[in-house]
Amino acid sequence: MIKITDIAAACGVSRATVSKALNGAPDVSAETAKRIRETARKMGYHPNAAARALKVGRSYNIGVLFSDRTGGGISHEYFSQILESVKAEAERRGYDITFISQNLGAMHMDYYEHAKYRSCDGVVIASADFQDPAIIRLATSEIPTVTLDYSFDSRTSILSDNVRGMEALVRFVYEKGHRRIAFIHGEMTTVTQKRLASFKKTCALLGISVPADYIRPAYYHDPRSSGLATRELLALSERPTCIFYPDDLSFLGGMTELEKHGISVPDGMSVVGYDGILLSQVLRPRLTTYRQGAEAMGREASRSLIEEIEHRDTWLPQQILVEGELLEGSTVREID
Amino acid sequence: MIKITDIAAACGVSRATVSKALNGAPDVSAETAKRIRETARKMGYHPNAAARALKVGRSYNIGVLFSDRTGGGISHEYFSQILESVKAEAERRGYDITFISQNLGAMHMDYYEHAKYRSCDGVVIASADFQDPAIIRLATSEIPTVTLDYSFDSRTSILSDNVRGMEALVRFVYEKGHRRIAFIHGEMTTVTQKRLASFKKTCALLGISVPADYIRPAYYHDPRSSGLATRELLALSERPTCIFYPDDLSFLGGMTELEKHGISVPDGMSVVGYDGILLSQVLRPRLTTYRQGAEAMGREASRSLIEEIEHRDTWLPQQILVEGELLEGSTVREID
DNA sequence: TACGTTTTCGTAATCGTTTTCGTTATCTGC
DNA sequence: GCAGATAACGAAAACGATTACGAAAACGTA
Repeated sequence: MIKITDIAAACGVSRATVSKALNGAPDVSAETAKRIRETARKMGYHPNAAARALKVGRSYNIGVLFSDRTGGGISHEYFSQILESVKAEAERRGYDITFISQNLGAMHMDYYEHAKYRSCDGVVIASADFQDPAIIRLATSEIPTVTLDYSFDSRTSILSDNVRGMEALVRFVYEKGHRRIAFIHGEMTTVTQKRLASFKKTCALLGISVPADYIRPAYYHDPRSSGLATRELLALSERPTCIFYPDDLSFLGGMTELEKHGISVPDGMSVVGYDGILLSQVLRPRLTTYRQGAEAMGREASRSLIEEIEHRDTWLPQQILVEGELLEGSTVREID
Repeated sequence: MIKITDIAAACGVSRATVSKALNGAPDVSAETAKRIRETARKMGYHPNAAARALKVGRSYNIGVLFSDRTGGGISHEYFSQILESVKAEAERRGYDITFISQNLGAMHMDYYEHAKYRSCDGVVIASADFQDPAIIRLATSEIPTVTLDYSFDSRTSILSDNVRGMEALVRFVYEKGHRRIAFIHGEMTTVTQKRLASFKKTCALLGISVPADYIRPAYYHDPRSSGLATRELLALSERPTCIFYPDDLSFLGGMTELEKHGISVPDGMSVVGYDGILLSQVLRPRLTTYRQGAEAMGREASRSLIEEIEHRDTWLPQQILVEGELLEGSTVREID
C-alpha cells in the first residue's frame, strides 16, 4: 500500500503539503495541488483509514445497530432491505458500515463503547429495544445517531408512516363493506401504539364501533401467537368479518387456524397484513397489506446521518416520514 | 474513553508494561500483570481499534463481500441468513464485520484495496462473480479469505453439498414413481455444474434417461426466465411429469405459467425447488425442496477464517462441505 | 530600498498502541 | 563475594496521517 510519504517523495514536497493538497487546504498553490492530486491518483494512493481515524477521530465508517436480543434481526426481509439500502447509500457517499453490537467476544462493551472503539462517525439504530439503557446511552451521546421507527428527543428519526398506512387499510376494508373489524397487534411499542391509535381513530371517523374484545394482543413475526388470537376471535359470539394481523408473517399463523376451522380466505374471513414482504405477494390468495418503504427508509437514514456528520454545526434534528403503499391483494371480500 | 496512559498512571507503571500485561507478554511479573488487568477492567478500558490497527495491522475486523453487481445481495433470504450467522460467530470471537465493496464514494478502489484500506484481518467472500479480476486479485492476495459456494486454489471454502442435495431430490421423486424429469438450471456457475452433474449422474444410476430438451437454461431468482423455460417444456411432445427449478423463487414463475395452462400442482405437474427459504414452506401446496444449511455455512466461514487469521503459520486450506436437508412438501405426486 | 503583507511550504508534535532494546535489580553457582 | 544469567521494567521509536506554527519567498507600497 502506498502512503503519503511515497507521493511526497515522488512530488518533491513534504508530507504536510501532500496532506494539505489532498484535503483541499487553502495554503497550497493551485499548481502543486493539482500535481500532487494527479500523482496520488496515478500511484493509486488511498489514505490509511486507521491512521486517519487515530489522528482526527473521523473514520468514514458508520455503525449499524440491529438489536442482538430480538431474534428478528437482519434476516427479516424488512430489515435486510433497510440494511441493503443503508449500505448502498453510505457507500455512494464514501462511508463504510460496521455492525455495532454488545459484548464483542470476551470484552464487555456496551453499544456506545463499541461505537467509540471503532470510532464510528455515526450510528443508524435500525432495530432495538428503545428502553434498553445501553441504547439510550448511545442515543443521548455525542455520537450522531438516527433511529428507525422510533424518535428520541433532539435526534433525527426515520419513521414509517404507520398512521397513514393503517388508515389506508381501514378505509380499504370499509369500502369493501366491512363493519366488524378485529385487530391483532404486536408488542406495545410506539409503532404499535400509532397503528392502534390510527386504527381506532379511522374506525371512529367512519362510524365503525370496535368492541373491546376485537382488539387482541400477540407478538410480531410470531405465527403461533397470532394463531391463538385468531382462535379467540373465532370463539366470539359475534365474529368479525375481517381481521387485521400485526404483520404478513403473523397472518400465516392465522391462516392455519382458520383452515382448522374450515374457514377459507377471503370467503369465510377477510384478512389484511402489514409490511408487504415478498411472501405476502406470492401467497394465494395474494395478501392485502401495506408495504413499508424500507428502501427509502434506509436511504434516508444514511443520507440524513451523513449530512449531520458533515455539517454538525448547522444540523437540526428532524423526523422524516416515509410513506408506503397499499398492496391490494385478494384477501378482502366484498360485502354487500 | 480511557487509554493505556491512564491505567499506566493508575498503576504506577509505564505504558509499555501495561500493553505487555494486557497482551500477555512474558516479561512482566504475574502480580503486576494481574493488578494491571484488574484496574483496566475496573476503569473500563478498551484498546483503541484504530491505534492498534495502525501499529500492528491487526484490526479484529473481518470484511464480508457481497457482490454489488448482482442484485440478489443481502436481502435474499439465503444470503441474509449467511450474513447473520457470519456476524454472530465473528462477534462471539471478538471480531467486527465490515462490508467490502468497490468504488467507495469518489475513490476508485477495488476489493483488495478496500480490504487493505480498512486493514481487514480477513474477508468472507459470500457472493460474487468469481471470474471478476478484482475478486481474483483479492482471493489470491496475502489476505486470508474464505469463499462460499466456490473454491479457489489453496484457499478455504465452504460448500453447500449440492451433489448430495440434488441426489436426494432425484431419489425422492424417483421413489414417487417419476421417470420423466426435467431440469431448469441457473447461470452456469460451478454450483450449477455440480447440481446438473449430480442430477444427470443420479438419473443414470437409477436408469432414467433424460432427453436433451428436458434440460433448460434460465436464471437464478428470476421467475420470468423460469416461466419461459416452463412454457417450452410444456410445448414438448412428451411432457415431463416433474420439473426441477433452479431455486424456490424461480418456481413461482413456473407456477404462474402452469396456472395459465390450467395445470395444477401437483396433480398436473410435480415440481421441486432448491434453497428451502421460508416462502417455500408457506406456499400451498408446500414446496418440496432442499434446504441449504445457510446458518452452518456462515458459522463455518467465520470460524475457519478466524482460525486461519490466528494461526497463519500452521494453517492449511480446507474445503468444508455443509449438508442441508430435504424438505418434503406436497408438490410431488405419487405415480403408479 | 525598506518594510509590511501575503502566499506557499516545511518542521515537528500528535493521535494510542506495540515492540525493540537497554537498564536495573535479583538470583545462581562456585 | 563475584561473574554471569535471568527477570522485570522503562525509554523511545515506530505505524500513517493531520495541523499548529514558523520560515522563506514573493509581492506591494511608500
